[in-house]
Amino acid sequence: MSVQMTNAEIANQLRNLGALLEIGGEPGFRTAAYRKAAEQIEALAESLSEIRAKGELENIPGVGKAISEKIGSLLDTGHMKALDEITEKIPLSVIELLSVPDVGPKRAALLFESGGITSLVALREAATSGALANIPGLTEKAAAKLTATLATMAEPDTRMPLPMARRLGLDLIQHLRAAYSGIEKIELGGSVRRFKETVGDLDIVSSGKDPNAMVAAFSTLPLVARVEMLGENRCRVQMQSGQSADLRVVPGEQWGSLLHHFTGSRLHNMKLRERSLDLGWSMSEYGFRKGEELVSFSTEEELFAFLGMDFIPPPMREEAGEIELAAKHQLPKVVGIDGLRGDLHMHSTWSDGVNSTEEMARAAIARCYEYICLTDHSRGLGIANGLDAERLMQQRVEIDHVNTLVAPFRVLQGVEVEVMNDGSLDLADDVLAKLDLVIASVHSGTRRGKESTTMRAIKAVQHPLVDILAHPTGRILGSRGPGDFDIPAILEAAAAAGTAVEINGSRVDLSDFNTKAALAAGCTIEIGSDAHSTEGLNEIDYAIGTAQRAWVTPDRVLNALPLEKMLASLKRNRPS
DNA sequence: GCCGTTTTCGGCCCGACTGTTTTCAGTCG
Repeated sequence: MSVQMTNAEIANQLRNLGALLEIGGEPGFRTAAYRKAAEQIEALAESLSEIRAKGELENIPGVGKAISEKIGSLLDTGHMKALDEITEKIPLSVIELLSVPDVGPKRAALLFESGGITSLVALREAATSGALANIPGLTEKAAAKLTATLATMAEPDTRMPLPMARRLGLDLIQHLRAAYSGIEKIELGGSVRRFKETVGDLDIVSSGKDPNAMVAAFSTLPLVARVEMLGENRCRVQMQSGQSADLRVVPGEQWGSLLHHFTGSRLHNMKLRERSLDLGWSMSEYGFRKGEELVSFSTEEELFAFLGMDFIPPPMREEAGEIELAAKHQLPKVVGIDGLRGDLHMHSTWSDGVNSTEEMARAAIARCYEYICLTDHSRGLGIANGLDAERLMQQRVEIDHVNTLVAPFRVLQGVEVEVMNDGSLDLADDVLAKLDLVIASVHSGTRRGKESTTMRAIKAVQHPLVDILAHPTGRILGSRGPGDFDIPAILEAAAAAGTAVEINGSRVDLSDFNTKAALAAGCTIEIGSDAHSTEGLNEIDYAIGTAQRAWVTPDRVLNALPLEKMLASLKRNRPS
């Protein structure tokens, strides 16, 4: 028996089947069903083989009898008959043509059937040799445009990591503000606003009195390399950096409708529009239409209220059951930034941070926190000017002093202690016992085999003086892949020991997927910025976004508790 | 191919841009 296919691989096969059928001329509704099912499968937190073992494949939205049988066949044999059959007529590589802008199923079919083009490489060759112009059904102008598109096309399927996309988008907004003064509201929409880990292109939503003027200013920004599309109130450009960005502008009274529309997800929007139709209204980015009547809203809150639903936070808009629950007013109230009482993971000038204890405290007060915990590095992490027992005592004196200045706000003393190669900690127990809270981190040697790396993390979470396991996977989204950790085993050990696991804002370490797994395992969640400066406290946004994607409620979050209750809940303070 | 507190059959989201199609198909977000 071959190695069992992953959810992503199965989703990919279903997507391929849908695409090939569509190129082959199959009606859209049938082929869209495969794509829908694929998108749902990609978002699952459980493997298809486990779901199948429970006989629950058809409970997945978009999966019915036919697709569940195909999934079964893929799990058992690695193949499905329908795909094998269609690829005899249309090679799999023809799907590559769909990655070219302005090439959809119809044009891909034309290129393949009339031009004999079977791949992206073949298409590029045909463009270079001039063979495109000879394809019957493709006009001279269309061939020329296609050739130009191929020359400037970014690599297919290059999605940006979220932090990079968000920085790029905010930068673009800043440039637009400098170039055009008539902006009323402006925000990043799309998958950035939903805090999806990777982002395809940037969506900017805006309101202003003169959409035309704003679009014109946008299309001529120096950051823009090429205008892909230009309309009355919209514009799509390719930036110098290679990524694409869309701008949409509406009058302020339609802001809520547009923001919702451009936040997505696509499937969420489709489902919500179906629900709207049931209520007799056709829903679009401009509002709700019934005959001549158009009802618009300036906020998303009003939009959801009009449909008789709870407000759905953007990260939850993935068509994963949130619409049905919101309609029944049973949507879980997920943790938000206003639900956090404090931030428990940050660094100061005592180790590798750039701001002092008092500066961090004042910045946290400005954010309406009630407490913070300084968790500077222990000495074992050589690069970071880590603390030993002696310097921790000095730091305690300073923290006590700062607390007299900022009361009733409280600065706690913690440490981010290094987990050594044998799983022991970098500081002695009597030192750790004097602190308010201890975070353990496996920083180095995380690629030396799953067994030893996992053993170190498990020993750490089982240590009676470790309260939180920081960044459990070792990943830094966009720059470093995860270490060799057996995450399910670590989560189980953390839950059993009563040690919280962290969603780390700076690293975006724990994915929405792993956060769901942590909840299912019974773990307490800590949401931390891992700030190394006062500005770094903002990185908490990424952790909150991830928590909301995983539907984390405040009752599962350590630092959603007021100070005394938070401290009392730490396992070091619990009667054993 | 999926789906149903109006449907187990007959629907399936909406609007805009592009091109050469004088009324719409294809593509996209």
